[in-house]
Amino acid sequence: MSDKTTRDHIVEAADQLFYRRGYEHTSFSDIADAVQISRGNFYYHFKSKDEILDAVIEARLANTRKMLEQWEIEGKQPVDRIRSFIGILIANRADIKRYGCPVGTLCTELAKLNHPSQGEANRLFTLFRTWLRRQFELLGRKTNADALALHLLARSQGIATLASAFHDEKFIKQEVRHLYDWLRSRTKSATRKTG
Amino acid sequence: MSDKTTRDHIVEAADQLFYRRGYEHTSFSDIADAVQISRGNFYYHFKSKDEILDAVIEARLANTRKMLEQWEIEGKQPVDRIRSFIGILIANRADIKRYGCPVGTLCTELAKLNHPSQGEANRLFTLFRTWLRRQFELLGRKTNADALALHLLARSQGIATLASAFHDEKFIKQEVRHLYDWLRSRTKSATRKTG
DNA sequence: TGCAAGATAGGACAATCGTCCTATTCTGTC
DNA sequence: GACAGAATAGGACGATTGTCCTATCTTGCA
Repeated sequence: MSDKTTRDHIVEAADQLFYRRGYEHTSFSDIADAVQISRGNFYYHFKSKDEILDAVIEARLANTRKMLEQWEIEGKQPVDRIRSFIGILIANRADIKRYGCPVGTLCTELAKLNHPSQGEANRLFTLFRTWLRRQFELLGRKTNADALALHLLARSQGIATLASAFHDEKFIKQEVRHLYDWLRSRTKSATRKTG
Repeated sequence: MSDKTTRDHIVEAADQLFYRRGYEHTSFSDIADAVQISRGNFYYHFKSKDEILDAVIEARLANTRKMLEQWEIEGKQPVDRIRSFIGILIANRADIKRYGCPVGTLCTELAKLNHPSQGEANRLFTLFRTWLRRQFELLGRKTNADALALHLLARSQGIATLASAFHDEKFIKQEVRHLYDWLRSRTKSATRKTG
């Protein structure tokens, strides 16, 4: 609300709208209404709608990196950091119930549109995957760290999808408890199977 | 290819296109091209695009019911039937890798569009949920059969979402093995926790 | 053979989309 | 206070959308 540029406001509004309504279903008029600027004025800041999408993805990547780095500082143990990741489901459960996971739903939509920015959006998944893998490696799970990371990502995605379909927050809490149990079981013992 | 009506052809083509491109991103022209009929002629068979969507959902519901009933006949044991459900991921892995889960992606899209047929689409999820719950009940899991059903549904959704994002079939096979392990662990022993 | 109903084709429609253009307003510097 | 460049407003554009209308063709029954 101070040194934020108009461009920042556009990206912020587009981010929210793309999450809640989807990329294709969000029109320039929608964003213009939200930012309170003229519709024709977009093209001073962006060359196309696709370019706004790229800016939104870039912003999400930056915010996610910042969050993950913060966790590296806060959580002394890798286990605590992974627990922070799982905690996203609880912290954002109200939004997830209504709109699903911002990463998963965007990647899914762009895949169906066969959109050129699919790869960019998937970097959001890769960012989490790489970060989780490193945490599992730090836990001594060298051989299957990547499989564990993917497994945790998949579990989270499934929880978000079903919570949204059934509008069920209790289900999120229930599954998160199981995720904590799962994490504990993969942490205590030295060598066990992946999932 | 014989007694199928034009209406059936429309529903079939729309089903495929809604799956591959999404509902909103599929236009009447797209369906018309696929069915090889005039665009204006749709409204003899359907009053609106939404009505085609409802017909598609109804067709999917019918096909799914038929499939589940078939499994009730084939699989002597409830465990075998649940294994058949998990097996969908393997049987359809090529499509899942490219387009995700037909149920999950449709429900997710309709939620973002705030489409009136959200409830209808979610019945697809409910159909699987109820059927799975019954199988777990038959296994003696009376108290947490529904939680087990939801858990399995969520796991499947997550697998489909990530397999699609990473274009990774190997990941599907890997996770399916874990699902079989999980099912076995929930089957042998009498009382354990849910997930 | 004649005729009503079913089925289809093709185009018109208003609305909306992303895009682009030009005139106007704001802002900072000399 | 004048002036250049950044920023904005508002409308025009061609294309595409879902929808609707009417003329034409096909089919089955008397």
